[in-house]
Amino acid sequence: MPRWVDAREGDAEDEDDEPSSEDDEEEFDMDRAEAPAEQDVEAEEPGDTDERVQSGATAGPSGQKQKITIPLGNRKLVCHPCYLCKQTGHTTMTCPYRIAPEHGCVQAANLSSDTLLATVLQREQHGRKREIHLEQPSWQVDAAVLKLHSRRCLCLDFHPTKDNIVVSGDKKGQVAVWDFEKVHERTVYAQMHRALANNIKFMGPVQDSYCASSSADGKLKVWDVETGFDRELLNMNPDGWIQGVTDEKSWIMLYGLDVGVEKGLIIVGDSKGRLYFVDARSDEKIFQGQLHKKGMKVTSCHVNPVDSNMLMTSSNDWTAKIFDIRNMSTNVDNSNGKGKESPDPMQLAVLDHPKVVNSAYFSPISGSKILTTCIDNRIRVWDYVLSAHGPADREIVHSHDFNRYLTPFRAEWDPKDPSERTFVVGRYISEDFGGVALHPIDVLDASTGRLLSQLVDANLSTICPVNKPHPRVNVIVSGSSRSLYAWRPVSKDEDDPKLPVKEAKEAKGKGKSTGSVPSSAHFISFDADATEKKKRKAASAGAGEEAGKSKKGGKSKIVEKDESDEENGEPSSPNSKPSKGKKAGGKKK
DNA sequence: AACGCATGAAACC
DNA sequence: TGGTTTCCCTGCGT
Repeated sequence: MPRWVDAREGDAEDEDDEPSSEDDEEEFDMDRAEAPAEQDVEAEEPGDTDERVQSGATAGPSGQKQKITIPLGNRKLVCHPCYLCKQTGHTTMTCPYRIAPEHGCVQAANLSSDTLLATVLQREQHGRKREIHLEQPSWQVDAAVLKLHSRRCLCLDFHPTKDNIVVSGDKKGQVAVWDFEKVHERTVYAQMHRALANNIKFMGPVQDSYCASSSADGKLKVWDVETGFDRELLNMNPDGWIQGVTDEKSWIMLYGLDVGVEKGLIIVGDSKGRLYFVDARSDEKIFQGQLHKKGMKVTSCHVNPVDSNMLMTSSNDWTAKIFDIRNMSTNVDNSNGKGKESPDPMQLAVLDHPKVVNSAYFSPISGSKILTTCIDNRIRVWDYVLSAHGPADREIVHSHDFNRYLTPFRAEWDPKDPSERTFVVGRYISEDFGGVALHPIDVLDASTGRLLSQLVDANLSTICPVNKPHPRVNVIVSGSSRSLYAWRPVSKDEDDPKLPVKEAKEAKGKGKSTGSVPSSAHFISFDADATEKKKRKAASAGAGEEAGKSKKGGKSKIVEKDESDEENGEPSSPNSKPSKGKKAGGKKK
């Protein structure tokens, strides 16, 4: 029986942006085809029409986005590739990969030359039906905190000991701590970072209230979720933050992050293909190396859960790599002077991909499988680390397109599945659920590619790129846009309720029926922006107090870190604003 | 309701 | 090699 909090009346419309009902997955863009010719010519480079006709037809399997333009006298017929598999010749709706029961999952042709394995493979593929079927419950949103962040959410992590605590980071560098059990209890540290908080990782059960976070402001911080107090472990841009130059060549951003709890090591990658090890006890940098292509982001890091010497990284350079940490410790700071990078002598394997790799993770229990998410709309599975030098054992075609406005999708293992098959990933492409276009979160079987469950809620119409199954309890938390959602299985006895979409919303005049999609109403609304604006107004009026107030007796805090705190030891940045109040009160509207 | 904007990979020149 | 253009089922704010 979920505890729930009334959503604010006025909030109903907030999360609903009239999902564009144009579900036309047409490859033939009639609008364009029928538009006056001049318009088309304007839109398309007249010169390359011919080229496209020729080259478009040969769209390779590697997922090239190519468009075929067919001139029809005055007009042109534009043929988009399938949004899902990126090939031409069919629509997304009729994509063979979409229709296939197992997501077009491709078994590797050359799994092994081993006869026994080949036999097993043969049996698995063509013999009796797969014996083990993973069961998945149906899920529903049990709790949500809307507009927790002021910008889109980029990352999540679960508290190592407190089951109901999750932290998240957003595009503006805010970090938040949310109790999805108590639903309205959350804390926002509004200025933990000054740019994208790309990754957050808890430091492990011993220092269980501490998180490490890596950010595009070039800083690696460790901070206390209870107090927000932080210490800076790395600052890649010691000259400070200058507005407007963040994406200049010289600016270094930190991305992929993992904490090797066993070794007391924080591992972080930057935007230049470099990797840093920081000793979690001394806070000292003990290694730096150019392990990926220069100038390319290191998008993820993961320490093998069983063999803590094994590290996997993924990168914009179209690879994931596996390293032996033991070979790294000597090589401190060699690339400090000029760009002479040591060509990774410690590299164990390179997992080539046809596009940018968003993430690469070892399986959570045995550490022997590998799951990568690549923006070619394919999720790849290696069943054994030892086969990582070869092609993936499976490629699962799945829509998680790169989109510049979205946080990159990452397929995440479910650490609770002892068979290490279940993983979760958000879906980019929308599907029609009783007249409403929703973007489900998919639960998939890594061994078969089978879709085990898809999570949808009528109140959640935005894309959910950030999703994580809880390591201990049956919860999946999703970050979508500025909000967080906690999903739980629908309990059978509670057979409930298909709670209709909020009446407030219907009364609102939209009257949009959500058809068959139920929506649980366990929402709490929270508008961080409104709070900030209010606070600012209050501050400018000269009164910064009024702390820690909230509606309905729930606790909520917005903690504005004192800027002077943040600039600690840093030469003043040109645009540093006068410091604000230390702890201005968050307040519910 | 109709925009404008932030923003990133990759193809193209 | 670097600057420019394209992609064109985002989400939010004005």
